[in-house]
Amino acid sequence: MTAVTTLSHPLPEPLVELIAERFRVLAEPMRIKLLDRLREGDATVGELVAATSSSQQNVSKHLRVLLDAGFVGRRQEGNFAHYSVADESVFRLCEEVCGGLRRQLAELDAVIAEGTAR
Amino acid sequence: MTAVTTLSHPLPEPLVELIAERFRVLAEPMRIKLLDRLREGDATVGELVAATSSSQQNVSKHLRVLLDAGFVGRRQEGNFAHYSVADESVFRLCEEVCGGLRRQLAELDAVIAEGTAR
DNA sequence: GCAGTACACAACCACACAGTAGTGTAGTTG
DNA sequence: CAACTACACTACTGTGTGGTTGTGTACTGC
Repeated sequence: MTAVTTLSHPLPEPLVELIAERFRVLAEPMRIKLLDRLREGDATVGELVAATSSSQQNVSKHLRVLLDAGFVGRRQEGNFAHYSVADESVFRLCEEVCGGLRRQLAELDAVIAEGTAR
Repeated sequence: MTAVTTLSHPLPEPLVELIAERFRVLAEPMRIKLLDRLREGDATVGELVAATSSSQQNVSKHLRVLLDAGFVGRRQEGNFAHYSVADESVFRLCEEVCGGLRRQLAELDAVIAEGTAR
């Protein structure tokens, strides 16, 4: 498998929608937090509520979105629902984003340095 | 440079916001289309309007969002504003997303195959 | 100067969605 | 069965924003 599959040009409309939809799922701090916690390992809804300091209803709702998007998996065990990361690529996405943020910060830093050095 | 920088746990709140904000910029089909077109090379607003079949005002607005996020750069030349991709990582992000989509499709395919084979 | 072109900004509307409150539903315990 | 726990679903509200319309601004050519 090629590490980077070249995408067609122009991207067909439905694919564009799918891509945007997927980004939209990740465009929410609460959901990033949930994924961040799940990085440590599986967790029940209660544990995720504790980790995010949010309401149970809210956590449950966002978990549903992540589940529908296929980013997480769900396993029922008695009264408890255990959630886990189902698509490790989300972490690569976050790292790539953070890389972009770092690059921007570096550029800003360079500009400031140039501005103050003279 | 390490290919993958391990992120801290848990992610600090401001970083979570920044990550989500960055995903939010990409969570819009129109902006994906604009970036897709810019992949071919620089383009004026007029060219981008033609490529997206949208209004000039709308394209201009979305370009502003992409510019503020640092995904694209702007160069004025007479009456024309030339936009270009400033952060190539967006394409890796899109490819990663597409990879996730493909994986999901494959899983669905497997389920369907199993369901119809018996 | 005047007209025309290329782009950006502001105001508006309509829709989507995050968060909350309340309720429903399994499963467990006594 | 009754009470409790853990979680999901529904309805509602406020906020944010995508798209459109209208206008402003800067540059070009006559």
